[in-house]
Formats: sequence, structure tokens, C-alpha cells
Amino acid sequence: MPELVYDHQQIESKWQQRWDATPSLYKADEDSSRPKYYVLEMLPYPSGSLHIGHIRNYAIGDALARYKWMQGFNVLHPMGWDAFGLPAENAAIKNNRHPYEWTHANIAEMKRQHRRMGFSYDWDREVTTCEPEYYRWNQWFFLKMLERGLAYRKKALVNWCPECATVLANEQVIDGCCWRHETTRVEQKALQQWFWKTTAYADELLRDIDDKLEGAWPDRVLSMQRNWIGRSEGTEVDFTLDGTGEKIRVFTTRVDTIYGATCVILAPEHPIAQKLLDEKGRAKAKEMIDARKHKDPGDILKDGYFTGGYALNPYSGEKVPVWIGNFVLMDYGTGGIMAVPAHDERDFEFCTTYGIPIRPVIRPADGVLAVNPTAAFTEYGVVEGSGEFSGLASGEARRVMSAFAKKNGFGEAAITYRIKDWGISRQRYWGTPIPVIHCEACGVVPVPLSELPVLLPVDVKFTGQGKSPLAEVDSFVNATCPQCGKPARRETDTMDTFVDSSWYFYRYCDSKNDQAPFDSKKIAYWFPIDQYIGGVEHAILHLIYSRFFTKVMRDLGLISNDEPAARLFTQGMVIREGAKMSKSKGNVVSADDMIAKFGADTGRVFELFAAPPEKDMDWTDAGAEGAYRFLSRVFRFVSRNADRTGDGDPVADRKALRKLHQAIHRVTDDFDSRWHFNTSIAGLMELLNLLCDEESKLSKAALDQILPALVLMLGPFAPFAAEEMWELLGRTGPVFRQPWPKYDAALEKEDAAEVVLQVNGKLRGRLTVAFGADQAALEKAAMADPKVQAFLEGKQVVKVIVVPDKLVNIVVR
RNA sequence: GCGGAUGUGGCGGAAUUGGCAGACGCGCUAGAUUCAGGUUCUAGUACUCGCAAGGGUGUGAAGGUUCAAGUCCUUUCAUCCGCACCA
Repeated sequence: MPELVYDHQQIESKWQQRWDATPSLYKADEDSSRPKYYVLEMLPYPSGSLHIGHIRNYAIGDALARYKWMQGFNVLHPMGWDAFGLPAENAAIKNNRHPYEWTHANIAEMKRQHRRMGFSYDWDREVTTCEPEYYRWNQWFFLKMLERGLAYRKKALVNWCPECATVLANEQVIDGCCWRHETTRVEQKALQQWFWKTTAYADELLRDIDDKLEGAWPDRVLSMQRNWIGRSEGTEVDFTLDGTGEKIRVFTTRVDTIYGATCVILAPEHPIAQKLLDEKGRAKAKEMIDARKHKDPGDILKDGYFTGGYALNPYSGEKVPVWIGNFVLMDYGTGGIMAVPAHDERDFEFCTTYGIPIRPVIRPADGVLAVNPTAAFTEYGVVEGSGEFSGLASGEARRVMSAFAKKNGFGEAAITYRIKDWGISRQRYWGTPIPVIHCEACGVVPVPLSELPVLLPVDVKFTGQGKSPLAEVDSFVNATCPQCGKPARRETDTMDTFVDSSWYFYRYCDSKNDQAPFDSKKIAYWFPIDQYIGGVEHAILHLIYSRFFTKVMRDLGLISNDEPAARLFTQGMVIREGAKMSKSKGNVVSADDMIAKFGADTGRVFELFAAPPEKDMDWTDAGAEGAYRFLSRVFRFVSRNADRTGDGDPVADRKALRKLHQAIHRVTDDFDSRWHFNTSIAGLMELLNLLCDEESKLSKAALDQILPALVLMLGPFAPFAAEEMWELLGRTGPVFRQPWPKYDAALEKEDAAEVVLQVNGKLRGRLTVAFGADQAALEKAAMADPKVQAFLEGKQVVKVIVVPDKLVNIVVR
């Protein structure tokens, strides 16, 4: 056969058309007896077109899915949309189109781009999280949570993004700014909001990081989650307000230092502080609160104000002043602390500023009790000057003193978490309506299950600001109370779109179900997700929410897995010209441009070849050209040798087959363990280089083994080219349905061992010997080597180390 | 400050178990093909001394363990990411 030119456009459009004609090509099957493999990539909001930064995520997942298919797994690789909201909504408003319509147009466009990239999705399982059925089940979950006390409504200080004109969850505030608007400072507002009790699962969420996820999820993500949950063990203690007898509860992790407490400091918002403060004090408190809203946290200096009140230490009976301090947070612990300047750095700084006494009560285990005028002693030691507790070690004292507080009714051991309940209310159009009705007589009444789903009204005016657009739609707001039948008002808050993404991957297993969110039997088969792949930016948003949701669904009896994903992989970003791709930097390479210029296969191969997948990679056009050259060389080699006949040189055959089996070994290992596809592809390049070198000397028999295996190994990385070459070889059937080639340990082994000769650890020569050569013989041969001899001259041999088949090191003096 | 990483040629990276540092690719140099450019092919390419043969140095830095260290240990520096007045 004459050599063919690698025409990527012609090849890719030909196979895309064929695959489009058979949409069920990649269908997964719940009844299969084969082992299952559920691989899923996190998908971006369908708000614009794909660029090559997104593509890398899918290229990794798709290579894995194709490999698993070829290894005989029953693979579920669904295609869908995890969630969408703001971008689609904003774009829809800007383009004056209904968000449904807008989003579906985007989905169609992005689906087309995914098809052009040749991704192997199970297209039938598409889930669109704004479809009525999806709303139904979101609302169904909400009502279940309400029943169980996991959903509640309260007036709370919440994060408010003025740009979005909506509330944000704590997880969605990044560096004091909105996760969508990186330069817009988040404000605090007091509003009636719906919450889900993530704190009820705080302990399990933390425990399962160690028990179930350690080693299977990236350390980075786990440590971010641990940090976020922020468990700390300590003691809550009631100080008594002098005069009124009111209790001021404080939380401390160092109750052993309580005899050193020289004042109590409350958050400026604290109700008791507000009561105690005079007018000037309240103005001061307001100033502190405002500063926290508007300034960068790093710029705020310690600030305090004496409330005029005093409180009694329940252990010592000592009367200490009550202050407010801007570094005490109302929403962590109890909103108040005891200040022990001798043993806490922040308290030290505060108390030295305001001339509050410093009294040490902990001495180092091997030292003496002393006042240090320059710093706090924050380590553990021995308790002193603390009445009956003096002499105890810090750790012991914490236990004994907590128990003492409990016995005497003024406190107890307590665990505090940094994580807060998930505020799910959003004052925007785009999201699942919260299914409750507010009735003047009956209060908050859930919408009956039979009336679900509550759908978004269609006739909405999008002003893009102010309160929820739903509140302006009378036909939506006016409702009838399900309990008393009187006119009532429908809830106009919608759910955070992260609710959608918390369980979309369950819905994929049963996307057409209209009786339940999903069939539990199907979940039992597919779950947990074997491999979840996505960007690290979801480490504490999506990945905590979906873990929480999984645990709730388990406790509702719907599923039996404790965690959504057995393994998580976070891929690196695609960098171009030293920066993350973004429209504002103008360094974006769109998927369509890449496909047109280099082809999808080249793009995929280069994105996998340029760096290991967990690392950031640099996109350069020159690098992509290298990948194109490689594919083009393979293609030409296969085409001109597809129907070669005749004998060859057995030595060349042997060399080529050895390289082939080494390559199979390497690629297989990379898929099974490290996912270092860059070295897999390097292995295939080495194989091709050797084949080109030996081309004229290869026999038909050898090529018959090598060419199909080479094409099959390219399948996961460059599916279009592989399919075309498979056809050139006269084979039929999709490449990803062929069995993955197996390597032969005997064939991949070198004929002889190359033994490295060293003198004092430095390379001085090499020897080629048969495998398993006798150690003494090796030593003798090494000594006899002329190059080695030159370095032995005039020296005394002290020692000889022989590593069989590998190395001889002669130590001389 | 706390937590997590990373540091290897001009560049991206390789070296999976302590055993030949720099695989593979980009770039660059020279040559062949070509009217020319591009493509393709061949050879070379860590630094350094040397005409060469050959030698010396080299994985952020400094120590250490070892016959042998990019890999293990100690200290340290730099960069990136996350959290941050969390009591």
C-alpha cells in the first residue's frame, strides 16, 4: 500500500459521523456480569464554549474510560451537566432570552464540541439539572430534610454579594470576595434564610477523611477539607456577670490556664456586650463590625473597648473586667472568650495594649513559673497557682477541670467546628424553588409531595438586581395554604445551584426515573464512583456538599455507600503564556480552533504528553506540532506497512518485538497505577522510532503483531486516528471494544545483561554478559576490563560490590 | 503563623524498588531534499577542559548515612496553592 497522508480533518469528520450514527456505542449496562467501572469528570457550567483548559479534564477521563473498556470492564461514563446558574442566567438576561432556552442552546453547542473531540460518553444518560424532574427530586430531598430537622429557617447574618444581589454560603466566599466576582467584597446582611445542617455531619465528614478517603483522594483536598471542618476540642465555661447574674459562656481549648484569665472579651455583636455598652461603646462596636465588613482582614489591628461590666471566674471566683474585642468572632464558639495573656499570643497582644495584667499559671515541665514581659508561653506544661488543680500537667488538667465544671454545673467539655450550616437560600431566579408556603395562620407549610415540582414561572422580568425576580411574579407568589386553604404566600427563595451538583452523579444511573430520584438497586450496582476527575477548585465547595448529601441519602435509606467517590483525581490547569487561560488575558485557545488547526487527536495527545496529569501544563503551539508530527509519522508508517509481505531480519524482528512488549508493559502500568500518560506516550514514540529505524528489515509476521498492538494502544489517546488505522489494517469493530494487548515477559526481556563497571562509584566501562552470570566470574571480568584496569593501577582494591545483571563497583584506595 | 506541595539542561519533562542522571518531545546547530519557504529525512545538542583520545563538574543550598543518593536522614533557602485574629 502506498504511504497515505495524515489528513486529520478528513479522518476526524469521517469517524465523528459514523459515531453519531450509533449513539448507543458507549452504553453501559446494569445487568452486565463484567466488573463495573464508573468514571466521571466534573463539568463546567455550559455558559460559553469549551477551551483547551477544559478539554484536558475530559481527555484524562476519556483515556481511562477507553482503557477500562478494552480491559473488559462495564464502563459507565456519563455526559451531563453538574449544575448551572449565574453565568447562564446572566448571559440570558444580557441576551434577553429565557434561561431555559439559553442553557439548552449552550448544552447543544457544547455537546457538539464534545462529539468533535471524540469523547466516549453514554449520551443517553444526559441529565439537565434545570429540567422539571430534577426540580421535583431536589424539592423532594428538601422536604425529607425538613422532616428530619436537617433543613431549617432562621434569621442570620449572611454573606451578601452586591454584584450578584444574592446570599452566598461561607464556602462561596473566597478571600472576602464572591467566588464569581473576585473583586467584589462580600457584605453581611441579616436575612431570613434556609439552612441545611451540614454541622450534624461535621464529625463524620471529618472522620471519614481518615477512614475512607485517605490515600484515595489527593492530600491537598483532604487537608483543605480538614481545615474547613476545623474541629477543636475544648471546654465551655460560664462566667457570671457581676450584678445581674447573667451567664457569659466562653469556649476555650486551654481550660488549664483559666486561673490566668484576667479579662473576658466578647465579640462586638455579642448581645450581652450590646446591653452593657454605653452609647460611645456601641458606636465603637459598630465601627469594629463595619471595619470587618470593608477592610482586608490582614489590615485590621487589634482593637478593644471596656464595657464597664465585670464577670466572675467560676473556678477562682475572681472578678475580671468584660471587654469587647474586634478579634473575637460572634459566629465561632460562643462569641466570647476568656483572655489569658500569659499563655495566648493574641490575648497577650490585646492585654499589653490595654494594660490588663498578665498572670502566668503554667510553667514549663522543667522550668519555673515566671512572667515573660515579651511573649506568651503557649506550650503545655505544669499548672501552678490554680487552687486544687496546681501540680497537674496541662493535658490532665484539661480533663479534670472540664469534669469539674460539669459536676458543678457551670460548663462542660465541648467540641467546636469551624464549618457552619449550609445556607442554601438564593434570591435569584435561577435555581430550584424552595417548596414551602408561608401562611399567616399555619406558619411555614411544606408543599405536598403530590404538588411537586414547583416550577419557575416563565413570564419573568430580569432586572439583574434587587431582590428575587420571583417575588415580582404575582402568579407565582400567590398560593393557597395546603393546611387551611386560605390565601398564602409562596417562598420566593430558590436553592443554591450547588444543591443540583450534590447528587447529579446519582441521577446519571437512572436519569429517566419519574417515580423516585433513582432506583436504589442501580445505585448499589454503580456506586461509589470508581474515579472522579476534576479541578481542585471544587475541593471545599462541591466536594463537601456532595459528601454531605451522600451521607444524608444514606440515612434516608436510599443508598448504602458512605462516600460518593472511591477515588478522586485533581488534574492540573492548562497554562498559556505563563497564566491560566482567561478571556480577560486574551490567551484562550478555543477547542474549535484547536480541532481545526491540529485535530482533536493531536490536542488530546499533546495535553496528555506535555506533563503528568496532576501537574499544570503549558500549552504551546510548537509543542502541539510535535504531537501532530508523531501522529502523522505513526499514520504514515502504518499505512505504508499495512499490507507488507515477505521475510525480514530475525535480529530486527526480535528487537522490534522486544520494544513492543516493553511499550505494552509501560503503558499498561501507567494506566493501572500512576496515570503518567506522558511516559506512556513517550513509550509509544520510542517504539515508533525503533520501527522506523528497522523498517526495511522487518518481516510480515512481526509487523502483523506489532501494528495492531500499536494502534490499540493509541486508542485511548487518539481515538480517531486509531480507528482509521485499524481499518487500514483490514480490521473491523470499534477499537475500544478490542481486548487490550498483553505483554509477554519473555519477549520484552533483553537478550543479555549490560553490566555497568564502576571504580569508586564512578562509571568506567560496561560489559555485556548473559543473564544470571556468576558473581565471581563477573568480578573477574570487570577486573580484566582495560578501562577499569587503568583506574586500578597503583591502587589497592578494598572491596568489590557485585549486583547481579546490573553492576560491579570496585572500591580502591 | 498553620497546613499541603514543588525545586533536575535553553524549555516541558524522564529516571516506578538507593544502582548508567537528562528517556520522550520542544527549541537550537549542521547536512540532505527543494528555485525558495514549508514539509520530510540524517547527525549533533547538560556544563566545562581538550585538536582528539579522554578527563572534571553537575538534580535549589549546606551537612550526613552508604561501596553507591535526584531518590534516604538533618538543617536551610526559594516558589506555588489553601486557610488564617478559630480562642
